[in-house]
Amino acid sequence: MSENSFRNSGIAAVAALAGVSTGTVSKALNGTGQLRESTRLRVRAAAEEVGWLPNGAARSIRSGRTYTVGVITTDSYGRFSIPILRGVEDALGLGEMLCFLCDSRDDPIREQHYVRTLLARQVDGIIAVGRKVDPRTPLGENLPVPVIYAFAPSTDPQDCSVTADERGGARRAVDHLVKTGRRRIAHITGLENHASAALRAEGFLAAMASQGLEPVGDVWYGSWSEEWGHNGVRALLANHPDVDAIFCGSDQIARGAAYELERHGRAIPDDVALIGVDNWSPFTDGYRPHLSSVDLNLSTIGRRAGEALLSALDGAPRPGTQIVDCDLIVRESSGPRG
Amino acid sequence: MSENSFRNSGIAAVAALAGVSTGTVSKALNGTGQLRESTRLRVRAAAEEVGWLPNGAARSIRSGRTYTVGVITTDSYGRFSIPILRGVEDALGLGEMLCFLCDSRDDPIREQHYVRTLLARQVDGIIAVGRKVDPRTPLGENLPVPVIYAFAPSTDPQDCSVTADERGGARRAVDHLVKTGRRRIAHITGLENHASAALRAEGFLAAMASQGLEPVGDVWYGSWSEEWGHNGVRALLANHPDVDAIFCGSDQIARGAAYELERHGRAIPDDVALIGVDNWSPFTDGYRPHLSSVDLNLSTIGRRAGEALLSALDGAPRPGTQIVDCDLIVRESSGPRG
DNA sequence: ATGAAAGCGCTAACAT
DNA sequence: ATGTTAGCGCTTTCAT
Repeated sequence: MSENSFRNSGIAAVAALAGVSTGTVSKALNGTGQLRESTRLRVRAAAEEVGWLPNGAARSIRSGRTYTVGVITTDSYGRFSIPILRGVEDALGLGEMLCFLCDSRDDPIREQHYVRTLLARQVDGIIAVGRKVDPRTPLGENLPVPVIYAFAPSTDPQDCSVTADERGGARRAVDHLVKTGRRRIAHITGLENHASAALRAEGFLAAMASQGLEPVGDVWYGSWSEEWGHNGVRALLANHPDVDAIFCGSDQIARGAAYELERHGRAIPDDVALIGVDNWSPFTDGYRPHLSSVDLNLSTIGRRAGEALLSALDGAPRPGTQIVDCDLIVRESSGPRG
Repeated sequence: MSENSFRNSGIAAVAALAGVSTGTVSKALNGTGQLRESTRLRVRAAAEEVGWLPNGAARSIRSGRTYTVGVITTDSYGRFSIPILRGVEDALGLGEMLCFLCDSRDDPIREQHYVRTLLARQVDGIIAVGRKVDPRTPLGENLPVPVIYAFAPSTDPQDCSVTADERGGARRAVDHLVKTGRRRIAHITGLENHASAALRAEGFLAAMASQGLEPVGDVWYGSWSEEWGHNGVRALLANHPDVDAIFCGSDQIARGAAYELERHGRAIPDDVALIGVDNWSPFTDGYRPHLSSVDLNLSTIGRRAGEALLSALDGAPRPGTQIVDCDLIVRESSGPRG
């Protein structure tokens, strides 16, 4: 099978076999210049036969472009960067461009190291992927290639960032709960010093106010764990037994909350409705009831970041922070009750 | 800050500024040849000043090496490939080599496309990462660069594969349960047609036999979900109320099992001990009791794969399938009782 | 100790 | 329609 035996010979070998010059081979293989169709075919056949593959390095050295983007993540390739990466890859067009993946492990030294390494590899651009929405310091100043910040925006408003609409997600959750007849709504969420928690709480409080409703208790800050879902619900029920809906800061919290509500004999969604955030299926669909959840649309964030990069490479940078809408995925836990 | 203004000028600019030839610059910058120390320093200073960075493409074109490896994953960068990638990156030495990450999405067409693309980019080698231990067909024949299969081994025993010791993991779990005094042990696991489930069941049965114990019920196959943990335990207790330990095929199953045992008034670990697989913290540490779990050591698998690749590049390929040991992480759910 | 020049694989401008 | 050649940025002989 010549199909799979890549000998990687170089354009000269092809030229020799086809009985033409290297220039002709180049034209034939790239569809440039004017060649007799027969020549083109003969050259193509020869290339196939010697198992020729283009040499990316040689091409890059001339064009100055590598069709490669560097992705630096602070997330140890975690739960957030994965869907984002998928989106980036989609935008970059199925293998036309490739991604160098670098895990900075949240270490500024490693990060700088990767920036230099990537620039030395002549990447066409860099995408910095965060694991939270807290703004981050820029990768550097006057970098010779465009940089896009995904999820965690840059602190410099002139940079191009793409991030999630945390406030809007909270609003959607509240509006849905209210529309389905809930009025006594609480918000149990994660660490107070995370921008995600703060923004969601802000959105929650604003949405409640605009609905003319009082939140049930203050915002219940805790941690991002299933365990806090249990403890939060325990505290909540002790003080506000009349609660009829809880907007949770994550699906893990919501899952814990669901189990704890069950222990207290509260039916979901009839007695208490539940909505989480992340739309992370191991937790939303892990058990009954399946959990309603705010999807941050991370893949879309990645795709937009990829598109922004392509646009910048095209000479049309898009400075400023772009905000991607959230979606509310409604499942059993916030169902019916009109 | 010249530190951060990368102008990327090329060796000629450095030469001009330092008042030497390009050859000398090359030697100075690479520490080769014989140069007066003063010259070396002068050149280095000049390079710094013009913000010079090496041009990887130009280097590759000469050396034939790119210090780049292609990683093709079938996992949509999922839960398994992430820790593996981390290990690969560790082995490849903190940014000396970089990884192209390609998501084949389990589509053979996409996979072949990526193979060609990677070869065209002159990668030094390829690592194929799977999301399960089921053997997979090789990437291709006679590829011009070494290929290592991680997690999912190649069906060709001549290829170099690194995979997990699923059987051994099950054995460790059983041995630990027996050593701490449990005798009535059941195995609730995932899909019967997954190699992981089959191998773990095999290991479980073998370990039980060698301990002179009868498994409680047949192996309880189901799905890889928390929900199956609930249903499996329900079925198990209905038929075998005397069970005193359960080895679960995943942490999600174990978490579901834990909740269901609680509903039935069985204390963990006193009445029933529990061990999962994956050591996936959102589930093992999400709530009480923290779950004991078999860690497949995916990072180690990645690291070994990276090392095997380096070894192959060094002219010392390691054909055959290498099996990486599992570790049992003991937590509350399989604690005490002598 | 340093410089000059060839050449890596390829493309494009310029001959023919 | 095809061939010839210069040159991309760098390393490496080979001269000096």
